Amino acid sequence: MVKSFSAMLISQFSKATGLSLDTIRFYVRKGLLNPGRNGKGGTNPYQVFGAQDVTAARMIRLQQSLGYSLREIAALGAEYRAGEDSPARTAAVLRAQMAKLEERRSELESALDFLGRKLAWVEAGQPKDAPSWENFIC
Amino acid sequence: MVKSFSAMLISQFSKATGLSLDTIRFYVRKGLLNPGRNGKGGTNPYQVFGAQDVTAARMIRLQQSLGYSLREIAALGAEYRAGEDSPARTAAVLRAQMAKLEERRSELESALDFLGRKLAWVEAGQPKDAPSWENFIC
DNA sequence: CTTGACCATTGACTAAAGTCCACGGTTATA
DNA sequence: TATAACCGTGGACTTTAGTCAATGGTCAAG
Repeated sequence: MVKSFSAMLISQFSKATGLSLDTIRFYVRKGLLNPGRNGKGGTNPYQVFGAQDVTAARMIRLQQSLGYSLREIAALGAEYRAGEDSPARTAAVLRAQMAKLEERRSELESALDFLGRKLAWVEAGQPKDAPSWENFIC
Repeated sequence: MVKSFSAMLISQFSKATGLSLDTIRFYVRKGLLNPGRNGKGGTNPYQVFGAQDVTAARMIRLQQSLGYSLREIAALGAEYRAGEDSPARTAAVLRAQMAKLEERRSELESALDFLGRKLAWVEAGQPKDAPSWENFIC
Protein backbone atom coordinates (compact mmCIF):
# COMPACT_ATOMS: atom_id res chain seq x y z
CA MET A 1 0.00 0.00 0.00
CA VAL A 2 2.59 2.52 -1.08
CA LYS A 3 0.97 5.93 -1.21
CA SER A 4 4.03 8.12 -1.55
CA PHE A 5 4.42 7.69 -5.30
CA SER A 6 3.26 10.61 -7.36
CA ALA A 7 2.03 12.45 -4.28
CA MET A 8 0.31 15.77 -4.73
CA LEU A 9 -1.60 18.41 -2.85
CA ILE A 10 -5.23 19.13 -3.45
CA SER A 11 -4.80 21.83 -6.09
CA GLN A 12 -2.57 19.54 -8.14
CA PHE A 13 -5.10 16.78 -7.76
CA SER A 14 -7.80 19.16 -8.87
CA LYS A 15 -5.90 19.87 -12.06
CA ALA A 16 -5.19 16.19 -12.58
CA THR A 17 -8.82 15.21 -12.34
CA GLY A 18 -10.82 18.24 -13.34
CA LEU A 19 -12.70 18.18 -10.06
CA SER A 20 -13.08 21.44 -8.17
CA LEU A 21 -11.47 21.86 -4.77
CA ASP A 22 -14.88 21.89 -3.16
CA THR A 23 -15.95 18.77 -4.95
CA ILE A 24 -12.81 16.95 -3.89
CA ARG A 25 -13.31 17.90 -0.26
CA PHE A 26 -16.94 16.91 -0.57
CA TYR A 27 -15.93 13.50 -1.91
CA VAL A 28 -13.40 13.05 0.88
CA ARG A 29 -16.09 13.81 3.44
CA LYS A 30 -18.34 11.25 1.79
CA GLY A 31 -15.59 8.65 1.91
CA LEU A 32 -15.23 8.40 -1.85
CA LEU A 33 -11.62 9.45 -1.70
CA ASN A 34 -9.28 8.88 1.18
CA PRO A 35 -6.05 10.73 0.68
CA GLY A 36 -3.17 10.48 3.12
CA ARG A 37 -2.09 13.18 5.48
CA ASN A 38 1.41 14.46 5.45
CA GLY A 39 2.63 17.39 7.48
CA LYS A 40 6.10 18.55 8.12
CA GLY A 41 6.18 19.82 11.69
CA GLY A 42 4.64 17.02 13.69
CA THR A 43 1.15 18.07 12.67
CA ASN A 44 -0.29 16.74 9.44
CA PRO A 45 -2.65 19.31 8.14
CA TYR A 46 -2.66 18.67 4.40
CA GLN A 47 -4.28 15.99 2.32
CA VAL A 48 -1.95 14.14 0.00
CA PHE A 49 -3.32 12.45 -3.10
CA GLY A 50 -1.65 9.70 -5.09
CA ALA A 51 -2.01 8.09 -8.49
CA GLN A 52 -4.56 5.62 -7.13
CA ASP A 53 -6.74 8.57 -6.16
CA VAL A 54 -6.69 9.77 -9.74
CA THR A 55 -7.87 6.34 -10.83
CA ALA A 56 -10.51 6.42 -8.10
CA ALA A 57 -11.72 9.79 -9.39
CA ARG A 58 -12.07 8.31 -12.86
CA MET A 59 -14.00 5.38 -11.49
CA ILE A 60 -16.29 7.73 -9.61
CA ARG A 61 -17.02 9.62 -12.81
CA LEU A 62 -17.69 6.37 -14.60
CA GLN A 63 -20.02 4.99 -11.95
CA GLN A 64 -21.80 8.30 -11.79
CA SER A 65 -22.37 8.23 -15.52
CA LEU A 66 -23.90 4.80 -15.03
CA GLY A 67 -26.47 6.30 -12.72
CA TYR A 68 -25.05 5.36 -9.36
CA SER A 69 -25.47 7.77 -6.49
CA LEU A 70 -22.42 8.84 -4.55
CA ARG A 71 -23.67 6.80 -1.63
CA GLU A 72 -23.73 3.67 -3.74
CA ILE A 73 -20.35 4.45 -5.21
CA ALA A 74 -18.89 4.87 -1.75
CA ALA A 75 -20.38 1.55 -0.68
CA LEU A 76 -18.94 -0.17 -3.71
CA GLY A 77 -15.55 1.37 -3.09
CA ALA A 78 -15.68 0.26 0.52
CA GLU A 79 -16.55 -3.26 -0.56
CA TYR A 80 -13.70 -3.19 -3.01
CA ARG A 81 -11.21 -2.00 -0.42
CA ALA A 82 -12.55 -4.44 2.17
CA GLY A 83 -11.50 -7.37 0.03
CA GLU A 84 -8.37 -5.75 -1.28
CA ASP A 85 -6.13 -8.54 -0.11
CA SER A 86 -8.54 -11.18 -1.35
CA PRO A 87 -8.19 -11.48 -5.13
CA ALA A 88 -11.40 -13.48 -5.27
CA ARG A 89 -13.44 -10.65 -3.74
CA THR A 90 -11.73 -8.06 -5.89
CA ALA A 91 -12.45 -10.11 -8.97
CA ALA A 92 -16.08 -10.48 -7.93
CA VAL A 93 -16.49 -6.72 -7.61
CA LEU A 94 -14.83 -6.18 -10.96
CA ARG A 95 -17.04 -8.75 -12.61
CA ALA A 96 -20.17 -7.17 -11.15
CA GLN A 97 -19.03 -3.85 -12.52
CA MET A 98 -18.45 -5.33 -15.93
CA ALA A 99 -21.88 -6.94 -15.91
CA LYS A 100 -23.45 -3.54 -15.22
CA LEU A 101 -21.47 -2.04 -18.06
CA GLU A 102 -22.51 -4.79 -20.45
CA GLU A 103 -26.13 -4.30 -19.53
CA ARG A 104 -25.80 -0.60 -20.08
CA ARG A 105 -24.15 -1.14 -23.41
CA SER A 106 -26.90 -3.41 -24.64
CA GLU A 107 -29.44 -0.79 -23.64
CA LEU A 108 -27.49 1.74 -25.63
CA GLU A 109 -27.36 -0.55 -28.60
CA SER A 110 -31.08 -1.16 -28.53
CA ALA A 111 -31.63 2.59 -28.40
CA LEU A 112 -29.22 3.08 -31.28
CA ASP A 113 -31.08 0.48 -33.26
CA PHE A 114 -34.35 2.21 -32.52
CA LEU A 115 -33.06 5.59 -33.63
CA GLY A 116 -31.46 4.05 -36.70
CA ARG A 117 -34.74 2.50 -37.79
CA LYS A 118 -36.59 5.71 -37.11
CA LEU A 119 -34.05 7.68 -39.11
CA ALA A 120 -34.36 5.29 -42.02
CA TRP A 121 -38.11 5.61 -41.86
CA VAL A 122 -37.95 9.41 -41.84
CA GLU A 123 -35.53 9.45 -44.72
CA ALA A 124 -37.76 7.10 -46.70
CA GLY A 125 -40.50 9.71 -46.53
CA GLN A 126 -42.27 8.18 -43.52
CA PRO A 127 -44.14 5.48 -45.43
CA LYS A 128 -47.29 3.91 -44.08
CA ASP A 129 -45.63 0.65 -43.15
CA ALA A 130 -43.72 2.08 -40.23
CA PRO A 131 -41.31 -0.20 -38.43
CA SER A 132 -42.55 -1.25 -35.01
CA TRP A 133 -41.15 1.09 -32.39
CA GLU A 134 -42.61 -1.07 -29.73
CA ASN A 135 -39.60 -3.27 -29.26
CA PHE A 136 -37.70 -0.25 -28.08
CA ILE A 137 -37.44 -0.87 -24.39
CA CYS A 138 -35.04 1.21 -22.40
CA MET B 1 -51.42 14.30 -35.71
CA VAL B 2 -53.93 11.72 -34.58
CA LYS B 3 -53.83 11.48 -30.81
CA SER B 4 -56.92 9.43 -30.16
CA PHE B 5 -55.34 6.04 -30.78
CA SER B 6 -54.58 4.05 -27.67
CA ALA B 7 -55.74 6.87 -25.44
CA MET B 8 -55.47 6.48 -21.72
CA LEU B 9 -55.80 8.38 -18.49
CA ILE B 10 -52.93 9.22 -16.25
CA SER B 11 -53.04 6.14 -14.03
CA GLN B 12 -52.98 3.88 -17.09
CA PHE B 13 -50.10 5.86 -18.47
CA SER B 14 -48.34 5.51 -15.15
CA LYS B 15 -48.64 1.73 -15.36
CA ALA B 16 -47.56 1.76 -18.99
CA THR B 17 -44.40 3.71 -18.28
CA GLY B 18 -43.50 3.01 -14.69
CA LEU B 19 -43.51 6.72 -13.91
CA SER B 20 -45.35 7.87 -10.80
CA LEU B 21 -48.39 10.10 -11.08
CA ASP B 22 -46.45 12.94 -9.54
CA THR B 23 -43.54 12.46 -11.90
CA ILE B 24 -45.85 12.46 -14.90
CA ARG B 25 -47.52 15.67 -13.78
CA PHE B 26 -44.11 17.14 -13.09
CA TYR B 27 -42.98 16.24 -16.62
CA VAL B 28 -46.11 17.75 -18.10
CA ARG B 29 -45.48 20.98 -16.20
CA LYS B 30 -41.93 20.99 -17.53
CA GLY B 31 -43.16 20.51 -21.08
CA LEU B 32 -41.61 17.08 -21.50
CA LEU B 33 -44.96 15.50 -22.14
CA ASN B 34 -47.94 17.18 -23.66
CA PRO B 35 -51.00 15.01 -23.41
CA GLY B 36 -54.32 16.00 -24.88
CA ARG B 37 -57.36 17.03 -22.91
CA ASN B 38 -60.61 15.22 -23.26
CA GLY B 39 -63.66 15.88 -21.16
CA LYS B 40 -67.17 14.75 -21.66
CA GLY B 41 -69.38 17.58 -20.57
CA GLY B 42 -68.01 20.56 -22.39
CA THR B 43 -65.20 20.93 -19.89
CA ASN B 44 -61.96 19.04 -20.45
CA PRO B 45 -60.51 18.32 -17.10
CA TYR B 46 -58.47 15.17 -17.70
CA GLN B 47 -55.18 14.60 -19.46
CA VAL B 48 -55.24 11.94 -22.14
CA PHE B 49 -52.06 10.15 -23.10
CA GLY B 50 -51.38 8.26 -26.31
CA ALA B 51 -48.89 5.75 -27.64
CA GLN B 52 -46.57 8.54 -28.73
CA ASP B 53 -46.41 9.71 -25.13
CA VAL B 54 -45.23 6.26 -24.09
CA THR B 55 -42.48 6.52 -26.67
CA ALA B 56 -41.69 10.00 -25.41
CA ALA B 57 -41.41 8.66 -21.88
CA ARG B 58 -38.95 6.04 -23.06
CA MET B 59 -36.92 8.69 -24.83
CA ILE B 60 -36.88 10.80 -21.71
CA ARG B 61 -35.56 7.88 -19.70
CA LEU B 62 -32.93 7.26 -22.33
CA GLN B 63 -31.77 10.85 -22.52
CA GLN B 64 -31.71 11.04 -18.78
CA SER B 65 -29.51 7.99 -18.59
CA LEU B 66 -27.19 9.78 -20.99
CA GLY B 67 -26.79 12.58 -18.49
CA TYR B 68 -29.11 15.16 -19.96
CA SER B 69 -31.06 17.37 -17.59
CA LEU B 70 -34.80 17.60 -17.96
CA ARG B 71 -34.36 21.15 -19.21
CA GLU B 72 -32.11 19.94 -22.01
CA ILE B 73 -34.44 17.07 -22.82
CA ALA B 74 -37.36 19.46 -23.06
CA ALA B 75 -35.37 21.71 -25.37
CA LEU B 76 -34.45 18.78 -27.58
CA GLY B 77 -38.03 17.62 -27.69
CA ALA B 78 -39.18 21.10 -28.61
CA GLU B 79 -36.61 21.26 -31.38
CA TYR B 80 -37.75 17.88 -32.62
CA ARG B 81 -41.39 18.90 -32.65
CA ALA B 82 -40.58 22.27 -34.21
CA GLY B 83 -39.27 20.57 -37.33
CA GLU B 84 -41.79 17.80 -37.28
CA ASP B 85 -43.02 18.49 -40.76
CA SER B 86 -39.50 18.92 -42.08
CA PRO B 87 -37.92 15.48 -42.54
CA ALA B 88 -34.52 17.10 -42.90
CA ARG B 89 -34.70 18.70 -39.46
CA THR B 90 -36.09 15.55 -37.92
CA ALA B 91 -33.30 13.53 -39.45
CA ALA B 92 -30.73 16.00 -38.16
CA VAL B 93 -32.02 15.69 -34.61
CA LEU B 94 -32.02 11.92 -34.88
CA ARG B 95 -28.50 11.88 -36.22
CA ALA B 96 -27.28 14.13 -33.40
CA GLN B 97 -28.88 11.77 -30.93
CA MET B 98 -27.19 8.80 -32.52
CA ALA B 99 -23.84 10.53 -32.44
CA LYS B 100 -24.25 11.09 -28.70
CA LEU B 101 -25.14 7.46 -28.23
CA GLU B 102 -22.12 6.31 -30.21
CA GLU B 103 -19.85 8.50 -28.15
CA ARG B 104 -21.34 7.15 -24.98
CA ARG B 105 -20.93 3.60 -26.19
CA SER B 106 -17.29 4.07 -26.99
CA GLU B 107 -16.76 5.45 -23.49
CA LEU B 108 -18.44 2.38 -22.10
CA GLU B 109 -16.28 0.14 -24.20
CA SER B 110 -13.11 1.83 -23.04
CA ALA B 111 -14.25 1.40 -19.46
CA LEU B 112 -15.09 -2.24 -20.11
CA ASP B 113 -11.66 -2.74 -21.59
CA PHE B 114 -10.10 -1.13 -18.54
CA LEU B 115 -12.01 -3.35 -16.13
CA GLY B 116 -11.28 -6.40 -18.23
CA ARG B 117 -7.56 -5.76 -18.12
CA LYS B 118 -7.68 -5.10 -14.41
CA LEU B 119 -9.63 -8.30 -13.83
CA ALA B 120 -7.12 -10.31 -15.83
CA TRP B 121 -4.33 -8.73 -13.84
CA VAL B 122 -6.01 -9.56 -10.52
CA GLU B 123 -6.69 -13.12 -11.62
CA ALA B 124 -3.06 -13.53 -12.68
CA GLY B 125 -2.02 -12.80 -9.11
CA GLN B 126 -1.33 -9.11 -9.65
CA PRO B 127 2.12 -9.53 -11.20
CA LYS B 128 4.67 -6.75 -11.18
CA ASP B 129 4.24 -5.89 -14.82
CA ALA B 130 0.85 -4.33 -14.40
CA PRO B 131 -0.93 -3.18 -17.53
CA SER B 132 -1.05 0.56 -17.88
CA TRP B 133 -4.26 1.89 -16.41
CA GLU B 134 -3.37 5.29 -17.61
CA ASN B 135 -5.10 5.05 -20.95
CA PHE B 136 -8.36 4.72 -19.12
CA ILE B 137 -9.94 8.08 -19.68
CA CYS B 138 -13.58 8.49 -18.91
C1' DC C 1 9.42 37.74 10.68
C1' DT C 2 6.30 39.01 7.47
C1' DT C 3 3.75 38.36 3.36
C1' DG C 4 1.43 35.88 -0.19
C1' DA C 5 -0.02 31.49 -1.68
C1' DC C 6 -1.96 27.51 -0.31
C1' DC C 7 -4.85 24.61 2.74
C1' DA C 8 -8.84 22.96 6.20
C1' DT C 9 -13.29 23.44 8.46
C1' DT C 10 -17.72 24.96 9.13
C1' DG C 11 -22.04 26.20 7.84
C1' DA C 12 -25.15 28.40 4.74
C1' DC C 13 -26.82 28.24 0.21
C1' DT C 14 -28.44 26.44 -4.41
C1' DA C 15 -30.48 23.78 -8.46
C1' DA C 16 -32.42 19.59 -10.03
C1' DA C 17 -35.69 16.09 -9.74
C1' DG C 18 -38.91 14.53 -7.63
C1' DT C 19 -42.44 13.46 -3.60
C1' DC C 20 -46.20 14.49 -0.44
C1' DC C 21 -50.35 16.53 1.01
C1' DA C 22 -54.64 18.94 1.25
C1' DC C 23 -58.24 20.50 -1.19
C1' DG C 24 -61.72 20.37 -4.52
C1' DG C 25 -63.70 18.82 -9.06
C1' DT C 26 -65.34 14.62 -12.16
C1' DT C 27 -67.13 10.22 -13.41
C1' DA C 28 -68.92 5.59 -13.18
C1' DT C 29 -71.72 2.66 -10.44
C1' DA C 30 -75.42 1.34 -7.52
C1' DT D 1 -78.51 10.94 -6.00
C1' DA D 2 -74.96 9.16 -3.12
C1' DT D 3 -70.60 7.32 -3.01
C1' DA D 4 -66.18 5.48 -4.24
C1' DA D 5 -62.53 5.89 -7.34
C1' DC D 6 -60.24 8.82 -10.01
C1' DC D 7 -58.24 13.38 -11.52
C1' DG D 8 -56.06 18.35 -11.20
C1' DT D 9 -53.78 22.20 -8.76
C1' DG D 10 -50.95 24.51 -5.60
C1' DG D 11 -47.59 24.61 -2.52
C1' DA D 12 -44.52 22.71 0.90
C1' DC D 13 -41.00 19.37 1.57
C1' DT D 14 -36.91 16.20 0.56
C1' DT D 15 -32.67 14.29 -1.31
C1' DT D 16 -28.62 14.67 -4.02
C1' DA D 17 -24.66 16.84 -5.46
C1' DG D 18 -22.47 20.11 -5.13
C1' DT D 19 -21.00 25.57 -4.50
C1' DC D 20 -19.81 29.68 -1.78
C1' DA D 21 -18.02 32.44 1.85
C1' DA D 22 -15.82 33.32 6.23
C1' DT D 23 -12.41 32.24 9.29
C1' DG D 24 -8.11 30.68 10.54
C1' DG D 25 -3.90 27.56 10.15
C1' DT D 26 0.67 26.36 7.33
C1' DC D 27 4.58 27.07 4.44
C1' DA D 28 8.13 28.99 1.39
C1' DA D 29 10.41 33.24 -0.18
C1' DG D 30 12.40 37.42 0.81
